[in-house]
Amino acid sequence: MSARDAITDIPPQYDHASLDAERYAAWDRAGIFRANADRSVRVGGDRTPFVIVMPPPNVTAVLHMGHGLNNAVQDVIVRWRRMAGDETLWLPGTDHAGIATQNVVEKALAKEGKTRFDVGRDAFVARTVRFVEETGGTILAQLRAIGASADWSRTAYTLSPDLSLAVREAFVRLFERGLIYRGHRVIHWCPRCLTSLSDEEAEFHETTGQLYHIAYPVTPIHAGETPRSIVIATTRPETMLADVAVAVNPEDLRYRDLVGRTVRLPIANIEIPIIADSYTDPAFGTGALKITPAHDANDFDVGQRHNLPMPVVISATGEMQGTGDDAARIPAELVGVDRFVARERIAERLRGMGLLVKVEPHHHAVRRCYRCDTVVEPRLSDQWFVSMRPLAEPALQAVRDGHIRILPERWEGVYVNWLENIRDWNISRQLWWGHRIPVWYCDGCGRITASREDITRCPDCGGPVRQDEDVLDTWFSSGLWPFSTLGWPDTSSDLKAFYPTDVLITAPEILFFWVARMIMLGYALMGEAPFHSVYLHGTVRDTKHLKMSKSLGNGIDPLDVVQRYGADALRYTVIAGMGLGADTILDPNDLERSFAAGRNFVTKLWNIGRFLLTNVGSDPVQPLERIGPERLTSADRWILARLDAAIAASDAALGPSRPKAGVATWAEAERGAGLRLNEYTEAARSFVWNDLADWYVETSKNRLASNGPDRDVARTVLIHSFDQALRLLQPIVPFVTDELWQRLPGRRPNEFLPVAAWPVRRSPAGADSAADFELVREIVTALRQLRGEYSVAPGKTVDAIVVARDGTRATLERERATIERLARVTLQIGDAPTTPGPAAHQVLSGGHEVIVPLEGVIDVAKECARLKAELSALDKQLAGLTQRLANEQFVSRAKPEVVQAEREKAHEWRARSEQLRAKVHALCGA
RNA sequence: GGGCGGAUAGCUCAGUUGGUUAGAGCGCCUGCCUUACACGCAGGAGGUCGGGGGUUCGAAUCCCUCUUCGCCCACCA
Repeated sequence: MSARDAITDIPPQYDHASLDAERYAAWDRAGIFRANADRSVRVGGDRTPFVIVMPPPNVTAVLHMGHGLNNAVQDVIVRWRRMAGDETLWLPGTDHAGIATQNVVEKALAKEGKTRFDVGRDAFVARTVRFVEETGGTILAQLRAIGASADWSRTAYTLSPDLSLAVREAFVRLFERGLIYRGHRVIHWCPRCLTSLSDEEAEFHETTGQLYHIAYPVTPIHAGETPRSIVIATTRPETMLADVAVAVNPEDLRYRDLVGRTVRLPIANIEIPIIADSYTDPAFGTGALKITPAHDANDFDVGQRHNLPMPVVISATGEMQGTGDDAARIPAELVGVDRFVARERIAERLRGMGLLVKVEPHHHAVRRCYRCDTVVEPRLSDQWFVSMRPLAEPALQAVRDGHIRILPERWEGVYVNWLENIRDWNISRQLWWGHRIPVWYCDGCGRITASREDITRCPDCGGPVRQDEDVLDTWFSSGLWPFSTLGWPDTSSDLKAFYPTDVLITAPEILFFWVARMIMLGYALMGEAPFHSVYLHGTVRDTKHLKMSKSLGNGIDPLDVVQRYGADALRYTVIAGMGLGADTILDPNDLERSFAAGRNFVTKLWNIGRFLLTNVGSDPVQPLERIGPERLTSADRWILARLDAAIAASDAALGPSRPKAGVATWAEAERGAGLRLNEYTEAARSFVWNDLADWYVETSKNRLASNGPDRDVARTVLIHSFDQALRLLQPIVPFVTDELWQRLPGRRPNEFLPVAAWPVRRSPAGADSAADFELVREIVTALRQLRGEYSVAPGKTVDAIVVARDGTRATLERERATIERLARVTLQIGDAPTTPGPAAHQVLSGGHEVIVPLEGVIDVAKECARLKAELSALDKQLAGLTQRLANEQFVSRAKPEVVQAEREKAHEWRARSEQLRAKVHALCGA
C-alpha cells in the first residue's frame, strides 16, 4: 500500500459521529473507569486513591451546558489522575430533588385538573417514583456522550434504599446528640409549594414596592385629651391585622411619653400597647414600628421578649384567615382574600378613614421561593432544625488552617463569613417527595422518638405512635453525599478505601446549599473533612453575559454541539477557556464561531496523526532509549526539549493534586496552586501545533523520505513526541487521542490511552540542547518575512546569505539543508557583511545578519516603480491632510472628534511614509 | 446597606511575585490547493491595558479615587 493510498484511507477529518460512541463502548467493555477498592493504599493496596464525587444532577434533569462544563472539568481532572497512576474513582449519581421533582409531577397533575391532595400521599409518591423511573437518569446516559469517565457501576441516587438508610442514620445520630431539635418560630413559607424553606431557599429579589405610612390613633387616657396618633411605616399593610404592639426606641424622645399607653388598631379595631424596644431604629420612617410576631421573624423576637400574643391572619395558601379568637381580627369581607389583594383593600379602607398618611415608593428586597419564584410568607410554625453553630466550628477551622482549600481563594472569605453568621437550618419540608422524617410521636405520653427502624409502639408507654408527616430538605441527603455514596454507615471497603475524597468541583451558587453542609456533616459524622479541595468554576453565559437558561431561551444544548462538532470539540473549547473561577461566555446564536477552536484543533491533531501513520509506516519503531544521543539531530534535541517543557508546564498548571504526603493541610505556597485548565490546555496545544506540527514535522519530511539510519531516528523521535503529546491531551480530548493512539506502531491489543502512563520529563536540565534549532527557526522566520515583504514569488528558490557569528559557522553548515528547505533558499554562509547590490536584509537578535539579494530575483526596477508610486500616492494624500490640519478654519469649526481622528490618521500615514521611504532607499538607491 | 469580582486587539479571554517590543483563539488583510490538514500554510494589520491621580529608575501589574457591568451577603419595617 503506497502512502497516498493510506491517506485516502483515512479521511482528512476526524469522524466523531461514528468513532466517539465506538470508543466509549470499548472503554466501557474494558472496565477502565471502574475503581478497585482493594488497590487503595488505605486498605493495604499499592495505589494512592483519587476520588471525586459528582455533584448529583436532579434525577429529572436534562443535560444543559452547565452540566457540560461541570462534568468536563471533573473528567479532565479525573483522567489526569488516572493516567498519573492513582486508583481513581469518579462517583456519579442523581439527586431526588424534593421540591423540584414534586413540582414537575404536580404540574402534570394540574393538567389533569387535580392536585396532590386529590390523589393522596401514597398514590402521589407512587406516581413520582414511576415518573423518575421513566425519565430519570437520562442525564447520566447523556454524560457518556461527552466522554465522562465515571464509574457507572457505583451510580448512586439520594433516594435509593442504601442512601435512605444513611439519611436516617445521620438524622438519628444528630438527634441523639441534641443537634436536631423541634422549634416553634417564624420560618419562610412558600404559599404555592405549601412548604417551609431554609434561609438559602428563600432568595432575595430587589423590587420597588410601596411604603405605607399609617396612623394608629392613640387611645386617650381621659376625655378631652387632644387626639393623637402614632404613624408607623410598613410595606405590608395586610399584616397589620395581626399587629400586637407598636414599638419605639427607648431612647426616642418623641415617643417617650407614649410608651405604656395603647393605640386602637384600625380595621381590626382592638387595643394594642405601645412598647419600647431597642430593635426599633429611630431614623427609619417615623421611628415607630408595628409588631406582627406571627408574620415577621424580627417581630417574632420582639414578641417573645415582651411576651406578646402571636395571632396568625394569613393562611398556608396566602389568604387572609384567622383561627379561634384571632378570626375576629379580620373583617368578613377580607376573609379568604389573597394577601396581595387584601393589601390594596386595606390601604383603600385606611385612606377612607383618613388614616393613610402617605404612600411612597420603596426599594427593597423581597424573598422568593427558589423553585417557583412565589413571594415567600414568613409564617409561625413548628419545624425541625439543625443546630448549626457546633457543626460550623470544625468546618470553619478546616478552611482557616488549610485542611480544606477553596479555589479561587476569594471564595474562602465568602465561606468563612457565612459560617460565622450561620443560623439554624430548617430541615423539615411539608412535601411528600423525599425522606420521611424518622420521628414518631406518642399521643399517650407525649414522647418523641427518633428511630433507625420504623416503630409502631411508644418505647416508653407502649401506646400507639404516629410518624411525622414531613420529609427532609433535599439538601440534607445531598450533604451526606461524599460518604453515603461510599456505603456509610457500613464501613466496608469502599468507605475505607475512598473516604475522604479529594476535590469537589461545582459552581459557586451551591457553596452554602451543598458544599458547606457536606463539610459540616463530614466532620460531624465521619470526623474528617470530606475533601481537601473545593474548585468553584464559573457560570455559562451568553454574549450579553446573561446566565444560560431554559426560560431565557439562550441555552446551548451540549448534545447538539456533540452531534455537530464532536465531544472533543466541545470539551476542548470549554476547557481551553476555563480561567480559574471565570465565567464561560458562549454565543448560542453562533455555534460555529463558539466551537470552531475546538473543532479545528481536533482536525489538526487528526491530520498530524494522518501524516505520521502514512509516513512512518508500520515497521517496528525503536524506542527512544535505544537511540544514542549522538544520533539525534538539532531538531530532535529541540523537540524533545520542547516536549519536556510542555510536560513541565502541564504539571505546573494542573498540580499539586493533593497536599504533600503525610501532611493533612495545604502549605501556604500551594494553597492557590493548580487546576489552571486553560494554562494546561495552552501548554499542550502549543506544543503539538506550534512546535511539533509547524516545525518538527516539517523538518522530518525529507528525513522520512530518505533511506538510511537517520530515517529511523526521525521515526523514533516523531512517534515518541506524538505519543507523549497524545497522552498530554487525553484528558481534554479523549476520543480523538485514543483513536490515533490505537493506530500507533507497536500497540498491543487492549491497551487504552486513558489508562496509559502520564508523561514524565526525560531530562530535567536539557534546556540548552534546543539552541541550535532555535537559531534555525529564527533564520527561517526572518527569511520568510523578507520574502513576503518584497513580494518574492512563493515557489521561487532564491539565494540567501547568513552572516555567521563566532562559533556558529559549523552549526549553520550542519543546518544548511534544513534552512534551505524550509525557507526555499540557496544558502551562502558568510563571515562579514557583503554588499551585493539591491537586497533585503534583517539583523537577528543574536547578531546574525540575513540577506536576500534581490537583483534578478524580483524585477527590481518594477518593484521600485511600484514602491515609488505607492510612496508618492501616500505623500500626496498626506500633504493634503497636513494642509487641512494647518487650516485654522478647519481646526476651529470642525467637530473636535473629527479633527482628532484626522490628526491620528496623519500620524499614522507619516509613519507609514517613513517606512516606505526607507525601503525605497534600500532597494532603489537614490 | 456590607463585601467580592470584572473592565487588556473587532469578539472571547491569558498575562505568575512590578522589569526589554503586552500574548492566544476566533475575526480581518495579503499571498499560497508546498504530495497531513483551506477546519490548513506563510506573512501581516490591529491595543493611550475603563478615566484621573500617586508610589517607583521602571506600572496592565502596587496605592487612592471616579465611571461602569456583574455576583454574593443582609432582620431598617
